[in-house]
Amino acid sequence: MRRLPRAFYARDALEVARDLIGCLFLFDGPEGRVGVRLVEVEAYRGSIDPGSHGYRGMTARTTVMFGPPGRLYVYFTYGMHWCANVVCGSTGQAAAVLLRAGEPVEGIEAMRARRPAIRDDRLLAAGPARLTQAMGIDKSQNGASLLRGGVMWFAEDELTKGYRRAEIAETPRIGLGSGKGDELPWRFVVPGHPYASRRS
DNA sequence: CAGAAGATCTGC
DNA sequence: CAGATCTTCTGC
Repeated sequence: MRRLPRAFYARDALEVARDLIGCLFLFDGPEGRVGVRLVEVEAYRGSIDPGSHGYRGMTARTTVMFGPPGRLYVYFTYGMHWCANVVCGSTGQAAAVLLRAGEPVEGIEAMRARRPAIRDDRLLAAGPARLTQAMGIDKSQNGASLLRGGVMWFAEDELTKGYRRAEIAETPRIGLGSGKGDELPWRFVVPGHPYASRRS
């Protein structure tokens, strides 16, 4: 298992998003290590993307997105949910990849404990806010470094290649209003994967 | 300063 | 299918 280096993130969000499919997202948190294998992500491309939080320039909320690649951007939405992104591209671009779904592979018991109402493991991290809930991610992880020395990181292992060689579907992004780039095929998902947020 | 929308999830 | 729930941004 190899931690992804800074250069991995310092590329266009579309490339980073595609290559994150099949990678592990790990967090050495207060209750031990938790981790998922990513099966669904979306690219957000800053000033050229009306769906991006960074489209109209930097605000207090989006400071991290405009910073250097290789950090986590966490935001709050709908009055109760946290969503996590990987900052990519170059400093000042506000490019990011939203983590939409993964298959739990480390610390599954801890994830079940955080989501006691969920009976089916397939739903533990099948959605951007479900994923953060399962992994215990909130505001306090905003800006966390994913690079060497940090407690959160992405990694590739012997299975990752297989996901990259297999078909990866490209579909419109979920939950965007019209005129926000809702027709752009910037969502990447393993087709029909049982741990994705919905059928593809 | 008020109003509206929001990269969603759950339970009925 | 509607309700929860509150931050963030925009427009006046």
